[in-house]
Amino acid sequence: MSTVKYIKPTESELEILQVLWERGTASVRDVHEELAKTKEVGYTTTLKLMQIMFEKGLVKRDATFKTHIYEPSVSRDKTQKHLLNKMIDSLFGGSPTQLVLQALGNHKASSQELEEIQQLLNNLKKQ
Amino acid sequence: MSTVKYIKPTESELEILQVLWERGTASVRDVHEELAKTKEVGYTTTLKLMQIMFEKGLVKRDATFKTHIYEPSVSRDKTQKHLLNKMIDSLFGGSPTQLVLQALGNHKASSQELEEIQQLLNNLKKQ
DNA sequence: TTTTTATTACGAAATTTATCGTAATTTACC
DNA sequence: GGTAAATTACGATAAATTTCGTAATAAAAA
Repeated sequence: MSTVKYIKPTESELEILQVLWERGTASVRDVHEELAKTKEVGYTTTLKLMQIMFEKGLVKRDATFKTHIYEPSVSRDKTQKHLLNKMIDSLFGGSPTQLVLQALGNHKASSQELEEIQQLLNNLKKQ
Repeated sequence: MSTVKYIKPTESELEILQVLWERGTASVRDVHEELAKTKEVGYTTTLKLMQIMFEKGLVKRDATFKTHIYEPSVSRDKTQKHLLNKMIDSLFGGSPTQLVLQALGNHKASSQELEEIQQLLNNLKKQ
């Protein structure tokens, strides 16, 4: 029974993880400059957050050189699953269908995207 | 330009809102007993949270009688939309389709639920 | 080698959230 | 009216999160 405890990233941590998922690896400065594009924040704030994430085990880092290189140690996919399930429970009365309907209803999806969803739906129906 | 600020409920607040959305109106005791079914928590904790939610404008209350009667002042639907959009941004690279695929992939939906989704999909395709 | 620059380490403060104990208040019952 | 029971009000505390200033360190430049 490998009960690995799931660590829920905070919102700021998610912002950082997004950058890391996108780039694979990045220095604190890389991440910080990315974040600074959309929000006002100091460099040491980003640094501190990434250090804390390292302590929590949300990221790994290579400290061989002075400029440490970080990478995510949690997968985007698993994080999506966890937070999605949580949201389904806390906001959609446990019904993934309700969430899907809401998500589809809100947004204009391209016909190609609709086709993707149709494909998946067909597969699910077969079973 | 009516820029009404959206107040993001915390997780505990969402639990309370769920009860209120379900019942329409409820006293603190009603809510508390519902919460106590699934978690260990003191009455005054629930009370305090609901008072804070009142100050924030997340709930309304009728204080005519000693036992105040609360009701949600934010709709379930709008709250779902907001948090869903937030999640799509922060975790699915802005793609609602990705979220839908992930949500559908994780869960077993009944054939009836699948049909509901199919219906919506058909409507979307027409446009 | 000395100086400048960039980076990490550390600590502390401010904010938000969650929790509950105690006091004050109101209602209901005797 | 007086007492008991339930409820709200209030304040305080603890934990988690976010923020950043300053110091220490390493690398690069002069």
